[in-house]
Amino acid sequence: MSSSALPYRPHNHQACVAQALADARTICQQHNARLTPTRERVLELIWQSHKPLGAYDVLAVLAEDGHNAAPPTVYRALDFLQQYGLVHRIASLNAFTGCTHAGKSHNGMFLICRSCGNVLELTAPAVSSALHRAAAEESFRPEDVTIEVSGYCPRCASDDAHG
Amino acid sequence: MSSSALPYRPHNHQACVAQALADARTICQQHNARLTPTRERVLELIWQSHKPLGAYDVLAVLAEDGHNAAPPTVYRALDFLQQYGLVHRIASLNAFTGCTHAGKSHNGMFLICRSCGNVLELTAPAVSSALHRAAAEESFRPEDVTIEVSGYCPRCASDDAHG
DNA sequence: TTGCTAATGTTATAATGTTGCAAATTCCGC
DNA sequence: GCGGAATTTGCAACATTATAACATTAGCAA
Repeated sequence: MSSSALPYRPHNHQACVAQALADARTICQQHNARLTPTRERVLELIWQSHKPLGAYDVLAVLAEDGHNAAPPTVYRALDFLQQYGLVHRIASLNAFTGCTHAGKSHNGMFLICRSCGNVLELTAPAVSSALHRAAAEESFRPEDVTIEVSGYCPRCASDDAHG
Repeated sequence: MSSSALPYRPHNHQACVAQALADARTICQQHNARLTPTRERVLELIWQSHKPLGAYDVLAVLAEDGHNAAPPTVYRALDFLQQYGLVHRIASLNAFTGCTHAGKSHNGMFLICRSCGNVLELTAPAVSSALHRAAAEESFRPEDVTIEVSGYCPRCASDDAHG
């Protein structure tokens, strides 16, 4: 399930989206959850690119669709999609991005390019285990982990020679 | 510089705050930065406890002080304090907490208790290095790292037997 | 003093997220 | 198909968090 193409590498993004939607249908079926038209449309919008989208950005596109939606519509759809691991919220951006590991249990970590805005989600077992060891040393019981790294992706780093 | 007492352990919090303020004065002097009364007061408020405070919480206390402040006053003070590493913003809470490693270069990681709200900042070199290795594998250049772990601190975990 | 810069005050507004309740839709056993 | 329960959506209002723009004041040095 799901593509692993890097967002900043050329890839067939149509296929990327199609795969994400197909995965979503499968996952929802497995959980007896209803991927209603609104929810599916929101997921599709989130997947339009690998740049995280704010809730109000989604809302604006729904409005263009002719869908006269209010904020709760979008937030509810996003809550649903998060619940089934289909999208992630990026706390440092107040925005949402499609999960590229949907269906697999994973401890995501996000590389966010300051220049192009693309986000790469990756699973880093070494980071995760080091983190859990550190928490254990403090007798802390982790329930939810947020790891967001802001910086420059390879393409932007070479283009602009930041830093 | 600065105390390392765990927030959920009993400790002399008066001393904790006093130390933080003293450290702040030193650091600002070293950088020729002005720790004005407003900035110092905001720092003191942030340090009232180890529970992160929202900007509007700070604002409310300033109002009680008789200081008729508006949001920009608080946000500007917080920006200043962040700039000199005296406070951290917790993205997942939209709130601010005193830095317990002020002055030292550090890659903070935050353990946030869902039950009592206390936050423990710790420096975890193993996490940091694993994270940088993972980023390097993607040829990503990190500039800023956010690690926030939500869960239960030892005291609350034993009190309430969550999970 | 004069003039410069940093800091603060003030007003308004933008951006993000939530509550509560009513209406519609869907599911499911009969 | 039918009826009742549960889920989903519509909708209006509101709450919270953050910033923009511009005027004013304080600190400081020539």
